Amino acid sequence: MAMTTDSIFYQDMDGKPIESPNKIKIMDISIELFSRKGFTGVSIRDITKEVGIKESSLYNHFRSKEELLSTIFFNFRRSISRILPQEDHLGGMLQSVSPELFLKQSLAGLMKHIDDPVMAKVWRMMYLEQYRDRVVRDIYLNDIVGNMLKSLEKVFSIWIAAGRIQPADARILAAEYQYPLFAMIGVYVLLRVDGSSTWDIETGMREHVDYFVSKIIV
Amino acid sequence: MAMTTDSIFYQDMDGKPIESPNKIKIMDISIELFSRKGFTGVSIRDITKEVGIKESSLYNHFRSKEELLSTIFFNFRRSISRILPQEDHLGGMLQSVSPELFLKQSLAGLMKHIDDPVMAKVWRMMYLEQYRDRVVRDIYLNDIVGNMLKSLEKVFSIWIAAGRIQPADARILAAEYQYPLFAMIGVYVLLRVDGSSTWDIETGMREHVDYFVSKIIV
DNA sequence: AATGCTAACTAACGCCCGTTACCCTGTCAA
DNA sequence: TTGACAGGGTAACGGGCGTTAGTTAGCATT
Repeated sequence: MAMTTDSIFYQDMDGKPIESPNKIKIMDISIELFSRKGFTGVSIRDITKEVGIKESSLYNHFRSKEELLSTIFFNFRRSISRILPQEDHLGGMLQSVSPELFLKQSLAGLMKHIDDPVMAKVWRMMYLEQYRDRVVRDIYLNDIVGNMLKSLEKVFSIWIAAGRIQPADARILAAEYQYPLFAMIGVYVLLRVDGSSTWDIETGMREHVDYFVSKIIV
Repeated sequence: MAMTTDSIFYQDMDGKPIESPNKIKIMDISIELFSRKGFTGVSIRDITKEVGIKESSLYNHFRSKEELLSTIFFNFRRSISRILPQEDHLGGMLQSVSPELFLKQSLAGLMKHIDDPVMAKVWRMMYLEQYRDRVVRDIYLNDIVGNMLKSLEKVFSIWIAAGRIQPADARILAAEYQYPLFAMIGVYVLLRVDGSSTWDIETGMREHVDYFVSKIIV
């Protein structure tokens, strides 16, 4: 099996950067395997065989299989929080670019996150473990769906107040804009499991932004 | 654990109706357990203990754990195919009701399927096993996403030709209408895992239909 | 030179896994 | 009355599971 060496800046759950090469390798390979077979479908032996160490050695790095999973999602959470527009910068950014450009740049930022070879797999894990694991469910519902909708609602209400788009309920606009993208991201991530072409769904995302913008501009 | 006795008309994969009470019980309980812990997270012993038979007796009904899973999705597929509007009835139905009413009725039909206590769990299983199982992936991408988009595209193009809605690309309209619903259904199904309130997301679905209709009527 | 720490190792624990071979009992058609 | 058969049961197979105890080699600090 191919090995991922494109490793991200992983951190331990206490905030310390993870530097030990084998510990990084454990993370990379766990993400790869969990994303394809699910947490319960992968054994410690599967992981350590791939890493090239004995199973007992894994326990020098992680207290349990659960802690390994938590560490992966801890890093995902950190990483996701960076792609949301920060409230305090919002005012300036919104004045300098058009709504259309802003939305297209946001989409590009999101796609960049999903296209990262490691993060793509963690997105897959998130969709996969949601139903089994309450923490993962919360990450999706709060950190992703909830936060994105809230921050977009803010954006739309600013535009409405400034008369840059048609008056409407900002909360509904945020939902209309974002929910299709969530569904399309799901399909996109799914297609990539088999390495199928994602051209159609990527086009769909761009068409959605265009359609949406055409309906809200003054 | 609560037992589901509200069982559907199950069929074997060769089309024969499943009538043996314990075989129905195995299906119901498997669906319950698989939907909460995933296929690999549930053992034959978990299932048979709940049914009240020995594990060897399960093999009087199913050749393997895999066949049990396949039978569940075989029945899901059958059930899903019934909620899509049939092409041949389409013409008559579209003339007699307004676009708004038609869309609201379609949504109600879909929600009824998801609200069925058994089918709700299989929807959850589908989202859960998608990444592990190619067949499930195909059910979602083709039977659900693909078919619904195709049939909606047909509907919109008929309306456009009849001048009942504003001219537009029917394919894009279908996507704009349906994708948000897919995402919202995902959230809806997820919320039901914990028994959380689904009021917000159900409202969101209705608001989406209203918003969408308001943007397409002539 | 001695110390402590990191991270590898061997070996094993007790338990759970899917599945099978075989047996027993009740029902119902011939 | 007999015989097939559906659907229960017992017992066990070989193997995989997560995890732990104890050991050891290499390295940096004192």
